[in-house]
Amino acid sequence: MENKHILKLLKQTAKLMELFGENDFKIKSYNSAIYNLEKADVRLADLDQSALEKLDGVGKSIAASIAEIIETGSLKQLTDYQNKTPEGVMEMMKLSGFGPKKIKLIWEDLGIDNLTDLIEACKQDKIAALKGFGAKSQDKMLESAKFLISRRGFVHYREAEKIAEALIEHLQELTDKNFVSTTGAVRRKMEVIKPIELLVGAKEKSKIKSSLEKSANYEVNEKLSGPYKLKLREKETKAEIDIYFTPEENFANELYRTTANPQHLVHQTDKGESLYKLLKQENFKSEEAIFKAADLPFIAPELREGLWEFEMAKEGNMPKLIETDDLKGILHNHSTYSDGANTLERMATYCKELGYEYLGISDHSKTAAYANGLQEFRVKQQHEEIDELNKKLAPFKIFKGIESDILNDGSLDYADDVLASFDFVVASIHAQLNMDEKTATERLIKAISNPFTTMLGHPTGRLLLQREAYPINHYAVIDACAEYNVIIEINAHPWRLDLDWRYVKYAIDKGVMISINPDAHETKGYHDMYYGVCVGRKAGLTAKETFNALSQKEVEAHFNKKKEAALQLIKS
DNA sequence: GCCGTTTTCGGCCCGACTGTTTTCAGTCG
Repeated sequence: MENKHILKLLKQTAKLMELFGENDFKIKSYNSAIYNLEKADVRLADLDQSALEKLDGVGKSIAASIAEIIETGSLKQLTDYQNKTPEGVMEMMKLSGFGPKKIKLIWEDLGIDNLTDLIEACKQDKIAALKGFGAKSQDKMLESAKFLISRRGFVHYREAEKIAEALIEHLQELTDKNFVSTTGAVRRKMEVIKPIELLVGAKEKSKIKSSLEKSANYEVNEKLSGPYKLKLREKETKAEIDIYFTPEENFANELYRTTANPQHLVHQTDKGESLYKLLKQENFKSEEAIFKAADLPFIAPELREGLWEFEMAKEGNMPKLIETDDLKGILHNHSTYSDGANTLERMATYCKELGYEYLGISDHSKTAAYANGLQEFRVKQQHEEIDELNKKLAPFKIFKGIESDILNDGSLDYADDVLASFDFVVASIHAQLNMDEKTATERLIKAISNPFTTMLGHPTGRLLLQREAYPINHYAVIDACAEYNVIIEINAHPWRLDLDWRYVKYAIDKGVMISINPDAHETKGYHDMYYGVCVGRKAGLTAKETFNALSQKEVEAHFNKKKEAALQLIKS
């Protein structure tokens, strides 16, 4: 069992303890144990009770809880809390800007236990009247509640892909393997998904239906299901799933039709008819045959949005889309120096084991106190360790980086001589996220214009399905990156995927390099780069435009050139 | 609940921000 799962249950427990008004210090000790365990470079499942008790912040009671989770996969204390909490209240706990204490008050004083009633209460000014609330809180709560309702049933791509893969495996046991596929948004690798769509040959329809009805993992929605469609819900994540059935001779046509964004299908072929109409004329054997009939090159599923794929096809140079194998190094990563879970050495050796040529370590900078950001003397210590490791691991190389906080006024949080000691600087915003578009854009552009800024980190700060992006003028920000020779990252964490792929295309057109960065806080995080590759492909990204597809030598040359220019500039 | 000691009891991770207060609690990264 992974640490992540254990910590997830402990976090839920701590949150619910707060909702039920447990002793504040008891809650604090849970949170401090979680805080320490997130940074602990150990595999909890390998430890017994007495070894667990020796960990920082873990005593007898929490050690016993961890042991229980390892043994049974669950925690009775947590289950008891969950049984006492209405589903609607659990949903209310996700309101951004409101923690368990505020939710507790609303639940207890007003008896509100779901988002719909909460919205009604906001409209009737009942929330603003509560102690500790006011008009502003009420407005924020209303907005946040509406946001949550609009995201119901959505899951992140990572979850959608996992659920789809498991379901496909199940279906392939019941019917002809060749007639089972993902389709729709999940096949187009969208960043968030609702519903997860699958296309299946109709031959074993009834067998599939009864098998799914018996399954413990899914609920079949009888009302919304019909002869050509099964509507399900995955129980654990509440993800919505649509399974379409189609006669096998029509499979390729249906796969093509249901995969594409409707905008794609209205495209007129050279014969002056839409792709949609073409599909009605003939049952094709494969998608390749459909493209051939339309006199088009093969267009990868993730590009079928009706945005720019036909323009690419017309120019006769369909891009060879980026693949994970094209990436030669991993930039923007954290270690135990700040808030990462693994040591610098482990991060480096694992990166090397995976076959990469280089690693860029960019721990948090000093302003990020919550993340144990690096004071100047610790920067120096880290650089000494990197020099040692580089001797040991050569020809593999660790680049000295930093994720420098962009302060409110757009400046970075180290003096020039410290900034100059890094090979590269990722500039990111972590605090004061509630800016208007003008302020946020100016703040970013000021940071981009800093001669030491190598790369812009997660440009909008969004957390998909959880926190809206702060508004920015993407075009102005990207133009600034082009002007100041700054790389933009696609932060590949499945909750971020920021820069959004819709703007990656603009960045490419402007000649801005894109770096696919995992923002890894543990070795396992490296594998998230796959999700960055998925969204990069949607924008038509190729290896040529991807910074970390460059070799170690090329990356080094870029870093050096940028730094020399910066030093020249501050001298003059 | 955990920790550390001047060892069985008292204090508890950091700093900023927000919106509510009228000095501070709650939330967040």
